[in-house]
Amino acid sequence: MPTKTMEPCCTPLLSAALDDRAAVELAAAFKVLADPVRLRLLSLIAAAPEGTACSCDLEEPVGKSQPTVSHHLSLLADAGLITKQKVGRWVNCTVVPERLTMLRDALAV
Amino acid sequence: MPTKTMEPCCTPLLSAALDDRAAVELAAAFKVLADPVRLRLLSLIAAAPEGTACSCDLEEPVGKSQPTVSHHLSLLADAGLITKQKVGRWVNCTVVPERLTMLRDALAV
DNA sequence: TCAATATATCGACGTTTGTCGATGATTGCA
DNA sequence: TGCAATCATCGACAAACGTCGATATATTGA
Repeated sequence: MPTKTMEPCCTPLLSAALDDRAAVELAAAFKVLADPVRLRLLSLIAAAPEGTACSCDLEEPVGKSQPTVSHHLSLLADAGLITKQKVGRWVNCTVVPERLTMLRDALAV
Repeated sequence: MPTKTMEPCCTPLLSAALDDRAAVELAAAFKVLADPVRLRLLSLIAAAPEGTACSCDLEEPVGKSQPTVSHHLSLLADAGLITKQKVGRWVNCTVVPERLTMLRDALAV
């Protein structure tokens, strides 16, 4: 059950100087968003009733195999964009809006 | 001098449904931001006097070769994140804040 | 206890990406 | 006119990425 620390990264951004370390961290965050399947997964989870969906219900809408969906969900969870909670045989995925807001603020003009 | 159309892509986003075509376009936009060198280039250009910098002044700060910097600047320009204007021997790069705002809005919660 | 379901992991494959050296094209200056 | 400077393009290479089939792990229910 991989869960990475919510990095401090996105303090200010472009309007200020951006050192090398911060650039690498921020780029890693955007890299997770830089895939159509992951964006659709985020969208599907956010649109699901109560903002929660289980993996098995996501494979068919995105049209990818089960290992592929599992892989993408792990990346989203590692990036702090969703949380995965195992209940019985299922894994419930929920979006973390705070994380999206952090990345949003990083693009401030 | 490559200049691509400013795609309509980022209308709403995650809060609404995200069809396949929109997901591919939005992912392509984030892919441009998913590289530390490009983020530092954006930051350096934005922080330059009058928000404009020429290529030759960017190579040393980011520590990359001239072809590499040229390549990244082309990607940023194709994505509509900067504009490139040739004056004499130099190419002046300027950020397009409207484009950043569009991507920012795409991350709305 | 055994079978079925849901998910994670492994190994492999083709594609994409970032990088550089070499070279070409264009411009300004002596 | 010739040379130096700036930038773009080309070709090549290694690394990273998305994808899948096969398999392992865990949990529920009969």
